[in-house]
Amino acid sequence: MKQQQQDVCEVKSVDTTKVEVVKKAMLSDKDALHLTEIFGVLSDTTRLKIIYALTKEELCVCDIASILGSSISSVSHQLRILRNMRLVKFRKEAKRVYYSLDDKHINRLFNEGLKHVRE
Amino acid sequence: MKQQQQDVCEVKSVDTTKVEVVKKAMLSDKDALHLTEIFGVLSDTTRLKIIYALTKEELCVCDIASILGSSISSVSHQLRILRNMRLVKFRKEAKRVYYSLDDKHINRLFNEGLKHVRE
DNA sequence: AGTATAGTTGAACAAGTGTTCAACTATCAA
DNA sequence: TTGATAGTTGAACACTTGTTCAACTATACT
Repeated sequence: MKQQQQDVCEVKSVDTTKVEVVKKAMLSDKDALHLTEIFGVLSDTTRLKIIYALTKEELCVCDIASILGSSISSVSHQLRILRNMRLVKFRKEAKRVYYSLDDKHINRLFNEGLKHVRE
Repeated sequence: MKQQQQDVCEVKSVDTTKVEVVKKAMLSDKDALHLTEIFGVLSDTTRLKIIYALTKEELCVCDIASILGSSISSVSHQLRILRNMRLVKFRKEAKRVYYSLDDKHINRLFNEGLKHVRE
């Protein structure tokens, strides 16, 4: 006497055909997760500014830190995240490590974001 | 005897001219914050799926919850965030509240993200 | 009035995140 | 070898964030 006319999920839907159509078109969990990851990278000011800086120039860690006014350690931690996501690449030169962008799409994503901000 | 040749910031920069050029071109804190906000909205699977669903159809809260397999409360909380950021609009019809997208750019941002995911 | 449905909201909680600090590796110079 | 510079990394910490739960408003129906 608990389930009368609920369908599949606990939540009762109003327009079941509409729901089914959208449900079928819905993103896969894998794609959704992948998308949130890429947007998540851009949702922190330190990382955003690092990426922005690297669209202008190849830079070493301490130059990036100097530009952002952040600590070397903080920048390095964030660069590791960007490295793991294969958004940046690096090369070692003597004691220095130079980073540059390694992603075709990130620039366009960034610019679409800017368009949004600047209406 | 502590400061020898450091410039402005505590972190010593290597190529000062490069640093200055990039620094001048750097995003304002306001723009950077605005950007992280918009990307931040897209960095959660619940919100991402809500937005994606609303690109297909105008939907009421319980239909969205049904599509996502989330609770009404959770969806409502996230819709408030989207409302506050003026990304969605809503209309009341009897007991129901129908939501739809209210942003020109969000779709393009989303699609740029998808391109990235799908290489 | 009383009941049911649709949705909102605040508090509480667990989980995730960014920075700092200190310890560490690696390269170079004296 | 000793010391300095450039950068990485793990642990600890404070802070943020998403979900759940319960209480609440509002509309509709009987």
